[in-house]
Amino acid sequence: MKQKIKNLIIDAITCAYEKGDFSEKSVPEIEVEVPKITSHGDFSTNIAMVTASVQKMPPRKIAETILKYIKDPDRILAKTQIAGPGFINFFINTLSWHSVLRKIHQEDVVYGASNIGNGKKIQVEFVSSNPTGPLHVGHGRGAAVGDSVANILRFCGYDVQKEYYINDSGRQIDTLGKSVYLRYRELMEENIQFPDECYQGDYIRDYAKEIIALKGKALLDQDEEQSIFFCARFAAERIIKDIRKDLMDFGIEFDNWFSEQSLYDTGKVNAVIEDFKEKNIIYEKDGALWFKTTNFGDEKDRVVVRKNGQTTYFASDIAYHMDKFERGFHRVIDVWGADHHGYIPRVTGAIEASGQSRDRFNVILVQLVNLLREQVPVAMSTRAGEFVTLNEVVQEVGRDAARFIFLTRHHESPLDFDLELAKKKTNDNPVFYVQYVHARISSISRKSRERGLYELEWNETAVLMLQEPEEINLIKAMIRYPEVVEDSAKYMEPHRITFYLMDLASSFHAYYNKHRVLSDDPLLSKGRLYLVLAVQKVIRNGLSLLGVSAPDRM
RNA sequence: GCGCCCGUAGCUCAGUGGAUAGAGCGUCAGCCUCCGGAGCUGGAAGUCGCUGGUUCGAGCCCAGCCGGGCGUACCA
Repeated sequence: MKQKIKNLIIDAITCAYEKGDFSEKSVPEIEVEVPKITSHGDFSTNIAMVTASVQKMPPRKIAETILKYIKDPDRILAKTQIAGPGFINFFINTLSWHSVLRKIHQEDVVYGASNIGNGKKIQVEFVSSNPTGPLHVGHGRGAAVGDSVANILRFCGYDVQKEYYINDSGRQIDTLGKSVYLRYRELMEENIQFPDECYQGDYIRDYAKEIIALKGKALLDQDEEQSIFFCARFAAERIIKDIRKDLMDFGIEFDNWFSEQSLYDTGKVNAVIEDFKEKNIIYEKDGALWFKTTNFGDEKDRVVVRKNGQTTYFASDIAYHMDKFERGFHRVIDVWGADHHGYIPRVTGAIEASGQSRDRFNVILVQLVNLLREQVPVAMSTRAGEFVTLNEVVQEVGRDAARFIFLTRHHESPLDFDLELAKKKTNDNPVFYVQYVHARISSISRKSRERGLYELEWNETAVLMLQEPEEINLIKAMIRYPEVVEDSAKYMEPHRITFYLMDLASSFHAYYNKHRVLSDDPLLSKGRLYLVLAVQKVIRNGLSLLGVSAPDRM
């Protein structure tokens, strides 16, 4: 619809130029928007004001000229007007609105989809939590955001891969092994001083117990280093298995699990370092190897190989991101916790250094989650090993509520997550508010079958009965949906869909409360049923992009 | 110190250059003979942190300041 308006304007300007009424032919990007105030029309454009300086004419005069030349072959316009400093307002024929209902029913599960991605390969990497402990609520938010962004991009025509990067190498894995090993010895009734730098959580003891069940005392009889290595591998594998299960319970499945260790095994980390040395962007200082990230906008250079010969996490990260591009991804998106934001310039630098354009790489930063219960913060301290896991939250409030609430804020804005609120079944809880629309329409649908009114065929006379303001309002809301999806893909902001759904739900509840769908008038009933079933489809489509179910009964 | 993010109604937040700044919660006043009341309608509530600038037009862009969070490792 918006595009149709744009075309009318472009044609009018071209025509005015040809007739000599405009001195300038070029047309800037035309912006057509839906005014906030209904009396300003269904659509409006600021084109007259924007081109005033170019055309050397007053805005209102330009607006008049455009209107003079506007043609409307499909008769979609009911009225036009010039308002304020030079806005052109368009009022659309109600008839033109109704055709979208047919479109929604025809397109069904793909209504709102587009092909702006044009089949380009794009990767979304998210969660990528270290395999040193279970996922906590913060990871849950990153998971919800990453998964939803990936879904949205896929819906917009990208060829999307969801990837999890496993940091199964380096110091933290050693620490994990040491932690489990020490708990193991402790359980063997040795007096152990458990160090602060080791992982404190109870789950470490659980793994130690499992090892005892499996191996008995065997680990005490062998070389300590060997035992720690065994504990590390055992625990890491168990943790990854648990993480995978927690994510499954959260409704998230990855296309690929990528091992950091594999980058060392295939020699890719060393290869990158050698390559950068040749390019003269890695140098030696104080016994360490430094990558000149300052060449690429970072505030200081970064170490890739430490004095003791060990590579840093950054070194494998360079190799990892190069590998992503080698795998043919046109764009690469990382979802990180906001506390890692200082890391962006160096990774961007690495990407540029390896010959890729920096705008093919995007980072979505996800802010922290404050877990509350009845408005009171739930105490959490990772250091003491006290944290609420994602799984506990999902068990308590359910997958749908958790996922939806994670997406009720802009991802860069901190989020208060109230466990009690998430369980409430009132309109305080946005999840139920939206899902309730779907269930309610399912109920109407069932009722309509009982009464023999159910029909999904396009029936123009029935649909044209829809003239109530609340009905037009619903139709207009649904017309907006494809654009909302496109914008949330463009800006990688799933919360736009969440807000849209809450808005659509509100319009529906208002309509439902005021007008009966199924009445004594069969034709009107059919028209209204056709309308609400369209609403149901849009709600269901939107929820599925968020990874939330659309129940028929609640 | 420097860098990034945030500052919008009592609270939690939408709003990435348009006209009279919105929603939920809370508050006040109402709505069930009826398709699911897990719902709806209406009112009150604002110096968009402050000060300048850019332009036809700024909550949005730019500069400076104030307040909060995070980062600033040869940790991840």
